[in-house]
Amino acid sequence: MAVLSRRVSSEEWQPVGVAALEANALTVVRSANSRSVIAGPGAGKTELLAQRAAYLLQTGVASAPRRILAISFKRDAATNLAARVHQRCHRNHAERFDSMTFDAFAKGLIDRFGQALPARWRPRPDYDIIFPGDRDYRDFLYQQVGAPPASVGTYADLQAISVKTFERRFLVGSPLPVDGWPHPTPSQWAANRFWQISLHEGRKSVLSFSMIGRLAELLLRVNPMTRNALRLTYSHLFMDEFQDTTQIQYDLVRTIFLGTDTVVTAVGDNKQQIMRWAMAMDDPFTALDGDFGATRTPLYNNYRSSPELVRIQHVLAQALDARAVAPVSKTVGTIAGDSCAILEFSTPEIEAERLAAFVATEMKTHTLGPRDFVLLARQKANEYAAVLEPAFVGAGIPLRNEAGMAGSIMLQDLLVEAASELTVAVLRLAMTARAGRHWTECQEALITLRGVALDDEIAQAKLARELDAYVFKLRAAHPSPPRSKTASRAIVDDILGFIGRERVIAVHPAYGQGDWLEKVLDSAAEHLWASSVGDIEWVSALDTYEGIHAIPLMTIHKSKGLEYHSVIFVGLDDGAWWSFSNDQIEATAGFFVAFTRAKQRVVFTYCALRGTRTKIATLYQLLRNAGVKSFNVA
DNA sequence: GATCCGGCTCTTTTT
DNA sequence: GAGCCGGATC
Repeated sequence: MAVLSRRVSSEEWQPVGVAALEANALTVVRSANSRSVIAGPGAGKTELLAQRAAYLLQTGVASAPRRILAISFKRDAATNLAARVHQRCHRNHAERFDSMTFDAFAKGLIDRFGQALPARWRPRPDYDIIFPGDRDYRDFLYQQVGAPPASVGTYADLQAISVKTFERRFLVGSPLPVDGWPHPTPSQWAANRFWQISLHEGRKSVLSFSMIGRLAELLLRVNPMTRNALRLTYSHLFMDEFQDTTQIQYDLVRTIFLGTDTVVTAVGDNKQQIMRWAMAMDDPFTALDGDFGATRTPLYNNYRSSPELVRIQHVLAQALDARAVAPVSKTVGTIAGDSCAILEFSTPEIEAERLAAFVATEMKTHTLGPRDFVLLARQKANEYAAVLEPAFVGAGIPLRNEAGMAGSIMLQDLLVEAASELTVAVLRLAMTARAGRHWTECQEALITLRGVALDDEIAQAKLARELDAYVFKLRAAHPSPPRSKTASRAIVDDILGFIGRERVIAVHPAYGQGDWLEKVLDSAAEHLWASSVGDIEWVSALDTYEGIHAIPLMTIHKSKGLEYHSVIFVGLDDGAWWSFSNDQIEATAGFFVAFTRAKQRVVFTYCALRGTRTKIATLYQLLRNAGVKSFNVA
């Protein structure tokens, strides 16, 4: 891949590392104006942002010292986008690309400038982060809040506040008033009490990320100097998964960048909006178009799914948006029979057995691995796992419940934790015969962690010798995987000790917060031990740890942004979709997300023992309209 | 201690 | 809308 360090002219510039982009995508990549890009699944939204970054950096449209700020919702999306830009751009260009999550961005502002907040809103420099649930707000409203002054209202007024809406409507519902609420309603009085207790009354301040977002917005509203510095720093702003933007995030962006020359590019898909119940805005795209004068630019290609699946997807899409335009599939179908089917089973046990046999056969006929398939559930993945796992294991396919717990952390989250990745990398290097790839990975990680300069060859050679000596010692000390939790924990601690605990904390600030590092290490040890059961070799234990030979099982929400050759959705019934009638649009969007993870095939299963299917009749009707057939299997 | 009931939880990201 | 938990009641 051509990685240019020199500047190219705008006319000369070509997309990097892809065959072609559709016309609208190229328009957005080269656009001098703000754009809101609405594009369906598989349209290459992240790729579009990566190409636009390459264009802006390589042509000097975003010229030093100005930078590009890319804000994502999830950590993996932020990491993924940064990796793609680094792949396509010379180091000198890529270093002017800042990719981070909304929360990391807001927290960074509070950590650097938070002491400039007015006293009423100023957290202690050293604060704790909390993840409050309904229970915390309930405890606050029913016990902690105290009695309001007579001028505000009565205790009964406070009791009337709904726990469900207290946070979203009153605590963080609107931008914070610099001088507090002059004539508070009972709800505002309670919100103010919560803020003051959180900021000032404990030994440390305790803040949630939604509170940090609101404080960051206030900070920039009252500090023009800081705000201007950000405006000057960033010539371009990218926002990924924009359909999930919350009002808090949008207000922060608006306070910083509204009315400036910063060019905004937002990408997302209204039809995949499945986070509305978690405070996502109703229609952030229309707000962006109005406030920032962004030009709405749709994409029409689908690079993920077969023509047949794209045809069915469009039937679902029209139920979510009557004006949806049919996308064009750019891939080839490889399935001989039906690309989509509904399979009906008499019992969950038979269902599990048949599905396992089906996957085993498909792996052979299409030469696929277990990771080309996914088992999706609407909710309670654990309950489905309990029935499915024995059947799949019986068919020789390990099943991995991504939502299962390793200690106190969900498996899926543990595996992307830096401390877990480092541990595995070192163990792979120590315990694998041909470990070239792992050696490079460890060496590069150590260079970053120890802060060794990239051109300091002497220091690098010394580090390499240290690494070799360490893994030699580690291999000798642990010829086989751990047989107890204690042994497992000792290995994890030993590796962290070699890497340097304080260096890991310095590079990954999250580990300095509370007991998060301890939790990650405990979970890693727990999972390593669980992966070592039976008389197995290190390589198998590490493969199990990473789940590389297992079929994943997860909820729809977890599957967002991922793709698989075949999707098997288990349990298309009223029980799993109990919330269907509360919010049909959101539920149908969830159904759409599940369906659109597939490249070639989608299988839905139904079992009468789990529930009826009258409430979600419209979902079945949509599939029937698209020509999807049901089969009574057993 | 058994039973009944009301209320909560389901789907979740983030250092 | 089912299943679970805690508190109240017998």
